[in-house]
Amino acid sequence: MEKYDHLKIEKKWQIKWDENKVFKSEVDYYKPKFYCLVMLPYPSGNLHMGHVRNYVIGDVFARFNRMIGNNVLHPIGWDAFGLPAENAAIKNGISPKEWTEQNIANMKKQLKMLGISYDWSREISTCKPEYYKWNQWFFLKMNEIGLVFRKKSNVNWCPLCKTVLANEQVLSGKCWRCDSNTEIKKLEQWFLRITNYANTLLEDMKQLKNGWEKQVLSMQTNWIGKSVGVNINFDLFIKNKKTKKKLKVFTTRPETIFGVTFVVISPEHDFIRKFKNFIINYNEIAEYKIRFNNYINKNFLKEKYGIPIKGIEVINPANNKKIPMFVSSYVLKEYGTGAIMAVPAHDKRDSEFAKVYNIPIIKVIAQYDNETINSKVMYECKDGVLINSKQFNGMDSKEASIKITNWLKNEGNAEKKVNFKIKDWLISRQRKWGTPIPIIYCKKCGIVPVPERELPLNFPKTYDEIYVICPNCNSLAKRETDTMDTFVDSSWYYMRYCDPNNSIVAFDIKKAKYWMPVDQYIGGIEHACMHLIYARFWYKVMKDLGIVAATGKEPFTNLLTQGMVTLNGSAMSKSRGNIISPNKISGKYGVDALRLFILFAAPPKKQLDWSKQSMNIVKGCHNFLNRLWRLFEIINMKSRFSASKQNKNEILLKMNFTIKKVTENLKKEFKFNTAISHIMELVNALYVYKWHSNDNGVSLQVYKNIILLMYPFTPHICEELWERLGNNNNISEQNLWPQYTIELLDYKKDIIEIPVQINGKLRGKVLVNLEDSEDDIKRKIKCNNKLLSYFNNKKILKFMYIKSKIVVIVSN
RNA sequence: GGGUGGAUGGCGGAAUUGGCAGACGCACAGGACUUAAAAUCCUGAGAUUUGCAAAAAUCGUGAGGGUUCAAAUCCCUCUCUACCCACCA
Repeated sequence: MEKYDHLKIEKKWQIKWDENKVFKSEVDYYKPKFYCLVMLPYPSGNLHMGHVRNYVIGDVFARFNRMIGNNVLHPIGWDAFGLPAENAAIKNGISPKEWTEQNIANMKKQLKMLGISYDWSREISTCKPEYYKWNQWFFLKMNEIGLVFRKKSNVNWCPLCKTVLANEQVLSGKCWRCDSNTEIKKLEQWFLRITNYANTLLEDMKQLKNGWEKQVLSMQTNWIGKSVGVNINFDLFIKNKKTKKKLKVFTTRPETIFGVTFVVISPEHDFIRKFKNFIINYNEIAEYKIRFNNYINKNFLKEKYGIPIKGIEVINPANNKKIPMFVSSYVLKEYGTGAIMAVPAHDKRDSEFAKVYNIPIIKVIAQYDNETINSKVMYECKDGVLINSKQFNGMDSKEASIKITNWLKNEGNAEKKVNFKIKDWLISRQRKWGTPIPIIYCKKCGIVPVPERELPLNFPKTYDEIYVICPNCNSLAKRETDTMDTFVDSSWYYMRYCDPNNSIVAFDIKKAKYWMPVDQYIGGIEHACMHLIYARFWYKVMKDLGIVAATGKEPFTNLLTQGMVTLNGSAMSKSRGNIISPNKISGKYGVDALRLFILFAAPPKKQLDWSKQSMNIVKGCHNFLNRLWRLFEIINMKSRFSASKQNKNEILLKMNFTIKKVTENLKKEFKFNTAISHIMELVNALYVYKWHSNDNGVSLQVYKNIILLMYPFTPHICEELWERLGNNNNISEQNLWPQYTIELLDYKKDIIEIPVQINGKLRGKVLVNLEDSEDDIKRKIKCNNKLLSYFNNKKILKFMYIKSKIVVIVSN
């Protein structure tokens, strides 16, 4: 037999799949559907190992599901708008469009070389007018239902990318794309009202409990940040007089009200402007505010430093005591009411502040375990029993929370309030290579949306094209020059895949109903609080617009977040120059070996570090495929020995067990690494069996199943061997997933070796017949001098035989 | 400060969910084949101690305690570590 020529085989099958459009999918109501989606790539130029991991995992799902008879949709496309194209355009003197198209062509070639089973007829590219037209259409629709608004506010600005960013796109104070420190700017920008959906986004996560990882769910829960509390009014005390004017604060711990010894407002709070005339040190506060607005480094924010407001005090509604007011940057304007009641005894931040200004600290909650008040427990806000709280003394803090809220409410000083941390989605970007925002600014009519019939609205090519005619009054007006966040593109692309060439609507409702929701989504965890929140939001909006007919509230039923591929522990990136090229590896050892490596080297969720050893593992994977290849010839050879019936049953048992395990690993556990090792074991066992057997029928049966089981992982070599076995159907086009026979799984050897545990320690083994009783086994053990020596002359307190598993003896 | 994970040989990682820890693979060592190398095939191996050997004993899943005949797995305390969020009241 010829040698395993991976280059030839891989090319042969890739051409065959491509020419015969094997993976093209159509709506078919007679077949169960399976929508397998991978996060669409940004066309940066070259595939890296992270892409390979993502897409190979996706391919395993797709191929496996075809084999078990599902109608699989496995599409791919390009997240083609974005800043790198603009930078490359300046650098290389070509247009962003050209640069992007070149990259797409190159990466498409690379994806085909990986043998991923995409339906290429559904390929989309978000920078094409046919696609981004619908971004604009969605914008107009959202505008109609009040989800679009323009607001001047403090926004995050990336000085390197020269654009604003959404809250989600600032990671620890740095730009998600270029890692530079972001700044705060006050600008008027376009927002989408994602906060309208905050509660729905949170509630609907209950439906994702089984299909999404806990980690992602908890990250989103945190990000949405629901907190239930109370708004409490504090009366203002101005010029030695109690007034009817009030300051509203938000708290989640109303039971600590008796411990409030001061209040703090944000430097940006409207209060300052409103009560300017009563604030004696207004100038000092205004100065502080300017410093706050101009701050560059965030350390200023971390300081527990503020300014006392002179001339105004507030009255604690619980005890009518007069307490001071402060301005400090540690109170955020955007959250709650922009003002807090400070309880220094039970809040670390408040206590730090109180120490600076010598404000009294009153403890109002005593912990249950009657500990003394020391510095450690001092500032914690644990549950306990109330003290120093008048009529509420002795009450449990949970109960007190309700009672105090009601008490304050009856006095007209409180109302229940729920707050969220999530902020509205800022979608304006000061970039050219993006979807133009379809808005016109007219001097007469104000802000006017571009009429739907004029979509797509293309980029202005010259400066003059910024000037347009107002659709309302026909006078000269200006276009919006900002573009949309590219996350808009990826918020609904999974719908477009269902009907990618539709020029009349964004997608056909019926087609989308057939395919949606996505059955398996695969991508990186870095999108947990970006794309995966935006996409869920968009889906809910589409439902509200009445264009989603699929059942269920969520777009992605199951989510697998694959771990990063790193080099020496850090992420591979162009700038670090530490990129391992998949092409080089596949050229030397084959695409199938590369695929096998990436699936076998680590479980999919775990980080996969490329080390010096990794190339050896690729080589090992190649060797294994070689071993599989040679087995083709060996199973037809004659052995000098003949196998016993038992040997035959054992190999069949092993085969059935392997089928069962691999099916489970693929279907619900996502354990590709152990699936592969089970198949390796079966291959090893088949080699051994062949040494002792002439029963080619059994060998062939096992071998065929091995090839079918391997197919989702290494499709090229499996198709080739399948063909060489004389089959005239391709695995790719059939429902050939092997079934196991339950009767064979029940097969047990007549005589098995059972471990014997004496007084908690493993002391030896005993040969046991399947039908042996406890007494039989006891007799056998007593005949074994070694085992007997451990409990001879002692009283047996317990003798236990757990069938086919273990014998337990306890003696005194 | 909050959240979610993780810690098993030289390495990547297994463990039927409480029942022989270290499957499978890499690296390593020995052997067969070969003029030689590669490839291939076979064999070995957690650590320590005893023994010429066959073998045996002890220890062993981050640390310490507990439950149990039996714990990598369950409970308590702690340490380290990764990721995400973070002055969110």
